[in-house]
Amino acid sequence: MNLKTYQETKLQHTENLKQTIVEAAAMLLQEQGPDAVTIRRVAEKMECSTKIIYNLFNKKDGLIKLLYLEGCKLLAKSFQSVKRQENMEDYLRALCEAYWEFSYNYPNYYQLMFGGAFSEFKPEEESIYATTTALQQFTQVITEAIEAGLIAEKDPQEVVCVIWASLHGLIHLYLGGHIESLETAKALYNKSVTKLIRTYMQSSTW
Amino acid sequence: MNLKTYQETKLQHTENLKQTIVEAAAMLLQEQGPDAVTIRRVAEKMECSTKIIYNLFNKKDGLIKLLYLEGCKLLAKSFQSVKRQENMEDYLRALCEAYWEFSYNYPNYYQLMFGGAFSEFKPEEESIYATTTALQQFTQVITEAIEAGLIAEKDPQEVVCVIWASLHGLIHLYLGGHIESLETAKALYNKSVTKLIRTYMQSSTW
DNA sequence: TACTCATAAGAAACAGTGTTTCTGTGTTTT
DNA sequence: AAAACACAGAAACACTGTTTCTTATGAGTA
Repeated sequence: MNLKTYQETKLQHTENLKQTIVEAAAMLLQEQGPDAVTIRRVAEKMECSTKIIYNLFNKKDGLIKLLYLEGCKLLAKSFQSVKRQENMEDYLRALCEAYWEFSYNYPNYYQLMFGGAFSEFKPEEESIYATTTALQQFTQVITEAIEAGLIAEKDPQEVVCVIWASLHGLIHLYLGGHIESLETAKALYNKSVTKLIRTYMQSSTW
Repeated sequence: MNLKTYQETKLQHTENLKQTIVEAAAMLLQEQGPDAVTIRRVAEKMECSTKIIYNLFNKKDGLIKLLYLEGCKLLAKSFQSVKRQENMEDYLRALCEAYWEFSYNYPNYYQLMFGGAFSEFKPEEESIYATTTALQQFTQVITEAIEAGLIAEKDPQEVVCVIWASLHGLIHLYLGGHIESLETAKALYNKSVTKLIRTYMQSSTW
């Protein structure tokens, strides 16, 4: 068993502290929305001064970034709870459904990640990478479908992006109050999913 | 010629004043982005106290709403500059192009209207109506295409909404920094437009 | 004409934000 | 033990949206 040096213990300690602070911020985000995520309220929850947070995260967007990464994990989990299916069409549809579910279960995370709730935060390399990783299964099934000749496209990333944007567009218009009701939004979402699958997959069923 | 009463003159005067303030706010929005649109800076530009703005607009979102309506006019203008074409497919594609152009020429208006730049503002009935009006030509061509049997759908509004959301999704992901470059975004946008048209219009060309 | 009186605007204040500075304390190092 | 350093808390700064208080201007009335 390798003993930890002081510096290591300290580093681990600050990592623990960082994690705890992120959790406090995450609670505020989930329970009260993006506007409630202020440095002072997080500090209050942690019963410490704001200085600590600035020492650990530099600026507020440093904290927001960790929340973003946390959101990516949750999104990945949503996708992972989708059972892999033999029929690629059904699988893709299930993944689209999972994406909707994520936005429904974590609307505040969604606003933070893709809704632009924090104008001071722009995803940089690591966040982009985390997003891509979260969308892994999407990319996977599209790639397989292309390889199987089910989708007549060359670049999987391109297909993923177009589909993702379509889904995001509806969710975001809904969250922004541009679509009257949840029911309408969901109906349009389903319709859109069907259309997307029909467009990309020249499957036997159509 | 009907003389105006005192109250009427006064009303007109305050309407003028409101308009001027909105113009000042619009300048700040266009030149420095949503974050620069603060009551104090608008007041500074108008060389008056903040009180006047609160007297005229009640809350900040009252001012934002007028900027939203202003944005709808600009969007409508973008669409109106598209020449009506005989070929509905080409016309629809041109309208999609005009929507992109709007987001390109007025990114700050776009963020205000559809990007959720002001979390305090949610579009209410009048703003929704203005949006629908701005998208008029979209609805028009879709309706005509349905009537002409070119699109096998029943509800034009539904089709418009799905297309709009797809376009919005890409623009918004780009503005939010989730798509690496303008070129990539535009390429995906064009691709998406083609796909949408192919999906909805069972035209002879495909 | 002179005197209320109401309206509206300016200055200042309040409560909140992100962020920094200052200061004291405690710890590490020599 | 003494000197150096790191770090956290309080308070301050520069902003934000919004309200209050006070004052002046101008309309209506005696």
